Amino acid sequence: MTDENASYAAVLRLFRAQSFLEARLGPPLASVHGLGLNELMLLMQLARAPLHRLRRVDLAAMLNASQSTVTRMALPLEKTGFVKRESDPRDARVAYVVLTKAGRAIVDQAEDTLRQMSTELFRDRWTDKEIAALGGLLGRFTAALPGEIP
Amino acid sequence: MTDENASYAAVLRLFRAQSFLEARLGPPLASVHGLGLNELMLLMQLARAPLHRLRRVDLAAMLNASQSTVTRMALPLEKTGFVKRESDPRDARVAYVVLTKAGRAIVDQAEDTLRQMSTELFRDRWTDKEIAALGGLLGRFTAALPGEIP
DNA sequence: CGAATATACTTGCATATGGAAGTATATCGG
DNA sequence: CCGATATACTTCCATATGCAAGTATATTCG
Repeated sequence: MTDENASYAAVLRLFRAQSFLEARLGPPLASVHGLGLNELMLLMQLARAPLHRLRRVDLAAMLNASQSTVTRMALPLEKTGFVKRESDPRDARVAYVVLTKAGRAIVDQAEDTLRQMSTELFRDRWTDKEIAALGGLLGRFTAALPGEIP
Repeated sequence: MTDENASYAAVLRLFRAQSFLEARLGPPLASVHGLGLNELMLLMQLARAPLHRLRRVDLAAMLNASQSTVTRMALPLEKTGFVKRESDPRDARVAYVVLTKAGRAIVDQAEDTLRQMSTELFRDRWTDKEIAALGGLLGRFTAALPGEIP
């Protein structure tokens, strides 16, 4: 197998692994916490942001989503009270998305669930070394991206 | 970092890497070949299937998608002539999706493009060993799934 | 200062997708 | 053989998403 094919194979497998994980983890997470995976990712970005708040445009970059997607994802989260809107006194164009107390609580709970499910996924077929190696290699992709989760 | 957190970190990074790759590779692929990534994945499954054909239900399992999604993805592909519909003489419920000559051609071209873009992604920041390691580890996920791409 | 440009966000439109219900066919158990 | 159940597919409805256009505000440059 040439280098080119190795890169290609890695990309294809990443796509497959992702669609599997989404199908495997998404529905249980939603049924337990009422949160989609993408909604959780949004809330997690807020949870680790300074002041628990981010501009929509920055959130979009962190989530690899469009601005309109962020605008509309924020609506139901506001309804349920997990985030609230805040304006910037120095720039009237900006509408921050701010994590509320309730939002912080649901993130913690949902992250616990996702952590458990992740552990379960690897249990019995992976060594600690392999898991760490996979995380490390994937980190080489994500390290350069905005919104890295430490 | 505990084992649990290592699994979780790997899963989170996989999500992030995937959304990045989709944003990075999808649009160029679509503009060059007029094919979305998911459409290409569907055609690739057909390209490697016996007789270049698959039942919709099997295609859905391979793509981690619902049956209705496959039904509707096939429609524009039929319009453009990349696939055609075929029935099973022994089971009238089945409607095969069959790759056409034109479909085979577009898969080859689009795969070439994706291969090049994948290579470009890793160039200059990854060693051959790292790429192979990443592909190998991801393969531990995907190996057990239906529709593994060899 | 003021016009041109850039930025942040929202909205309209088109596409993509899942789940549930509906239809047709096949298989199973008595 | 026949009713009950299972399977394959499609369609309906609701949600999710991107892009382009629209609105409001900021910044830049002459």
